[in-house]
Amino acid sequence: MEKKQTLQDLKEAERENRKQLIITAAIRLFSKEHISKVGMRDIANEAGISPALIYRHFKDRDELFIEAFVKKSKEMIDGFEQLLSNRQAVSIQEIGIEFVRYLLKNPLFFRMMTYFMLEHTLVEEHMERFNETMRELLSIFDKGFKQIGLKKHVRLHSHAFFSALNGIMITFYHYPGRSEEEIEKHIEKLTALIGNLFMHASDEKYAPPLQ
Amino acid sequence: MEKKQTLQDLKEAERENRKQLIITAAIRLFSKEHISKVGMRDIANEAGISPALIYRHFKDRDELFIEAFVKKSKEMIDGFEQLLSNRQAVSIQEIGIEFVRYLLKNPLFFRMMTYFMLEHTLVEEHMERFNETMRELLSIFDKGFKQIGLKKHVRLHSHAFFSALNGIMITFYHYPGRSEEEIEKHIEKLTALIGNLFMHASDEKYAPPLQ
DNA sequence: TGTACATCAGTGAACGCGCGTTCACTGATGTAC
DNA sequence: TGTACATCAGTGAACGCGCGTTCACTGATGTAC
Repeated sequence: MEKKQTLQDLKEAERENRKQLIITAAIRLFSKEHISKVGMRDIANEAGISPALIYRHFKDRDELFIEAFVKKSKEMIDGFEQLLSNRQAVSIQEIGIEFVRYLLKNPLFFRMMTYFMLEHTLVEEHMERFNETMRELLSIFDKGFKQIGLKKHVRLHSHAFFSALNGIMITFYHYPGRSEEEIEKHIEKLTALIGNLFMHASDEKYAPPLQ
Repeated sequence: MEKKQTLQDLKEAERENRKQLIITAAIRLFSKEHISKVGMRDIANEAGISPALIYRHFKDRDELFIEAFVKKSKEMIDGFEQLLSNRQAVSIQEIGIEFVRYLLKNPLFFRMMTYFMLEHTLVEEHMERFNETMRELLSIFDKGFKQIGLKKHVRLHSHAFFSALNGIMITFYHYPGRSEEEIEKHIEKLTALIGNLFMHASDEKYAPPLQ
C-alpha cells in the first residue's frame, strides 16, 4: 500500500511535469508574438509533442491560456515583491515607478493582463483566477498607500493608481513613430507625474474624503 | 463641360454615399458585438450588398475598420465638445468625469479605441489617422488644465489624465460579478478621485516642476 | 513465471468551420461616331 | 436616331488558408490470476 501510494505520487508528479512543459512552451511563444496569434499547433510544436496531447492535460485553449497567465503572474508578482523587499518603507510613488519599470522589462505579463481584460469571453471560473492575481497585485499598492499615511479608502486608491498605470502603458506602449527608449522615457515620466499626485492622497486638504 | 462636371460630381457623391452605407452598417454591428467578431460577410449582409462590393470601396478590412473608427470618433468628439460648450470654464476634474460618463453612455467609441491601441498591426498610415483623433481628444483636456491655471507641461498632463481614465475604463469595465450600475458607479468614483488629484497639478508645492 | 487484459500516454491525420479576399460574370448606363 | 463599345456597380460562388478540436489507432506499462 505504501509503495503503491508512492508510485501513484510519482505518476502524478510526472503528469504535472508534462503539464508544465506545455505551459512553459506556450509562455515562450507568447513572449515572441501576440497571444491571439499563438495556436495549439505552435505550442505542440514548441513543446515537441502532438497537438492532441495538449487536450489530455487541458480542457481547451482557454484553460491552457489562463494557466499560463497564472504561472507568469506568480513569477511576476514574486519578482516584484522581492525587488521591493530590498528596501524598507517604499512610498506609493516609488512603487508605481518600479512597477512600470518592471512591466517594461517584462512586457509579457502586461500583454497577458490586457489580453484577459479585454477578452471578456472567459468563463466565470477563469475570471475568478484572473481576479485573484489582480488582488494580489493591488495589495502591494495598498502597502505603499499605508506607508504615506493614508487611512481611509486604501483599496480604492490602489484601484485608481493601478488602473492609471495600466492606462499609461496601454495608451503609449505602441505609440508609433517613436523609438523604444523614447516610449519608455515617456511612460516613466507620466508615471512619475501621477505618482507624485498620489503622494498627496493622504493630505485631507488636497484629497477631501469621498462621500 | 459644365453639365459633365456636375454629373461627375453627382456620381462621386453617390459613390461616397455607398461608402457611408457600408461604414454605418459596420458601426451598427460593432455596437452589437466585439469588433474582432464582425466579419466582412456580416457587414455586407447588414448593408444589404454582396461582400465583394465592399472591396470596390475599401482596400481591405483594416481600411474599412479605420474609416469606421474615424467616423465614430468624429461624432464622439463633436458630441462631447458640444456637451462641454453648454457651460463655461469647465475644470479638468469636470472634464474627466464628463468624459468617462460620455464613454459609459457611448461604449462603442471606447471599445474601438482600445481595439486599435492593442492591435499594433496597423500600417503606419492608419496609425497616423488614429493618432489624429487622439490629439483632438487631448486638446480638450488641455483646455481643462489651462482653466485651472496650469502653465507648463499642459499636454503632458493631458496625456497622464487621459490615459489614466482609459486605464480605469479598461481595468474595470468588464469586472465580473458586478452589475452594470455598480461598475459605472465604481468607475465614476475612481475618476472623481483621480480628477481631484489633478486639480492640484498647477500647485507648485504639490506638483513640483518636472526636470 | 506466464498470459490475458486494462490503462493511458501519445500520435498524425482528418473534421468542420469560418474567414478575408478574389474570380468570372451580368447588366445597366454613358459615350463616340 | 442607331449602333458598337467602354465603364463600372454589383454579384454568388469559389479559393485558400488557418485554426481548435477530435478520431481511430499504436505501443508501452502495470495488474490480476
